[in-house]
Amino acid sequence: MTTPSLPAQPTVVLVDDHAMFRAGVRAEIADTIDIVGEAGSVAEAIATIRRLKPAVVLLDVHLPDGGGPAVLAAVLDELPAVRFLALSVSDAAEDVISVIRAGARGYVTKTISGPDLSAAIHRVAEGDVVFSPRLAGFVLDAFRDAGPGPVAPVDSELDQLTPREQEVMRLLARGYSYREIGGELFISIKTVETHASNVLRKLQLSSRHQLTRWAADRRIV
Amino acid sequence: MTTPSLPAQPTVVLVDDHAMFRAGVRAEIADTIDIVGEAGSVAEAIATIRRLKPAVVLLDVHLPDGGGPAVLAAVLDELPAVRFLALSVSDAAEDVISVIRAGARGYVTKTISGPDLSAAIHRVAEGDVVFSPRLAGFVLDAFRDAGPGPVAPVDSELDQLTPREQEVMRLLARGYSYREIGGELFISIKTVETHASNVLRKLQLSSRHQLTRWAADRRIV
DNA sequence: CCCGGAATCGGGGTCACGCCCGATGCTCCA
DNA sequence: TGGAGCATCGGGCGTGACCCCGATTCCGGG
Repeated sequence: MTTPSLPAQPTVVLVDDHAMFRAGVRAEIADTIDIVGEAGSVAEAIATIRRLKPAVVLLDVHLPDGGGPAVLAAVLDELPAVRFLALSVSDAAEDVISVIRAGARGYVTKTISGPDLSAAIHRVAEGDVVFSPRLAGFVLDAFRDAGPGPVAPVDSELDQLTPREQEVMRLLARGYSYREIGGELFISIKTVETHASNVLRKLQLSSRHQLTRWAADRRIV
Repeated sequence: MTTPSLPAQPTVVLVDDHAMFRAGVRAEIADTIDIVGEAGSVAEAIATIRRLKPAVVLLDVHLPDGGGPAVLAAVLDELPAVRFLALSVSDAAEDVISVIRAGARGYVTKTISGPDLSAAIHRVAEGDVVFSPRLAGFVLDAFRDAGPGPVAPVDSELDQLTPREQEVMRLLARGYSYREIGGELFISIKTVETHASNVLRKLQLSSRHQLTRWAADRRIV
């Protein structure tokens, strides 16, 4: 489906909110990559990609107004031929997973050298999936956990809780006292106690602090 | 005390762990700034600054092995003529405060434009203090809280705690109960209570959860 | 129509938490 | 020889957290 077949210089749009970083990337890879456009925000990126239809988008994960995933969500279905390579300072598992799930074809950190980045862009343009060695483990783990995956995102644990219990759970995890939660939800302390007790029992936890960690691990807070 | 008096191009050493970002900065400001050296790590930065004695050091706040403050701590007393301008992606108050307390003469975010950065470097070289407008509030607040402040640099907050109190603090922040801490440190619950009470009072906190957040913000846990 | 789940409260209790006193022994230093 | 700082304990007290019991109301379904 890719229009040409020559391994020539792929066209690239560069998305990063720091103009100075874009200048650095341009200086490093311009000799082997054809940078046809740049963008510094989510809206600008979407418009630029639609207009230029590049072979590859170099996409910063952390952007105002939704970050890289927001760009991907807006453009991916519309332009399936465009490949996205995430480029981020972060090597945190959640950043990697979020942008890969959103549809990126690769993820490299900004510590990468110019030649390596050029090579990665060429590979993504040709259909390969590219990851920094350090990140391979994250990706494998994530997809192993997600299983061969039906569509089920499964919050089987969260679904055990009634709506009201989930509400109380979130406030508990943030460290609110029973009194504060009662004030927030316009119910009495005793009701909060009941919900809290149910939450802890259903989640097989025994203290508020364990709940905090539980919620943090699942990014509920 | 500054050696020359000409407002010529100040000599600058550029410290950032991303070579690509350094390349971008260089491309943007090389016409009005004399970049005499670069470094990508704390150790390299210290050596380079000692060797080149630049007028200004452009210093990334987030570096492996201690970050910008570690560089400042090592070089500031030794080379008081060198001015440091912090350059960071972060506009978090704690980052600003930590590096300013460590001795930086200014703080700008990486969203700054090339010409603005050039101007900021010139101003710092001439002895001015430079802050991005958004950060002025943080700095003013911090120095208002800290009072007219003597020379006191350092982690004034952590240093208020005795060694034993710091030990207890870390366990408290992790959610250990007083009984568990006592078991861990081979002391009685009452002693743990004393230390815990001292910790909370010295840090001006009132609950274990606030301490958890306090420690998390400072990456102590 | 009655049964069960959900949500709302209450009384009672145990224990941890945080704070207020006090006391002892130790080391370091003027 | 003091005194200051640190670490170690104790009693007591008020409050919150968490659990056990029970109770009521509402609503939807067999």
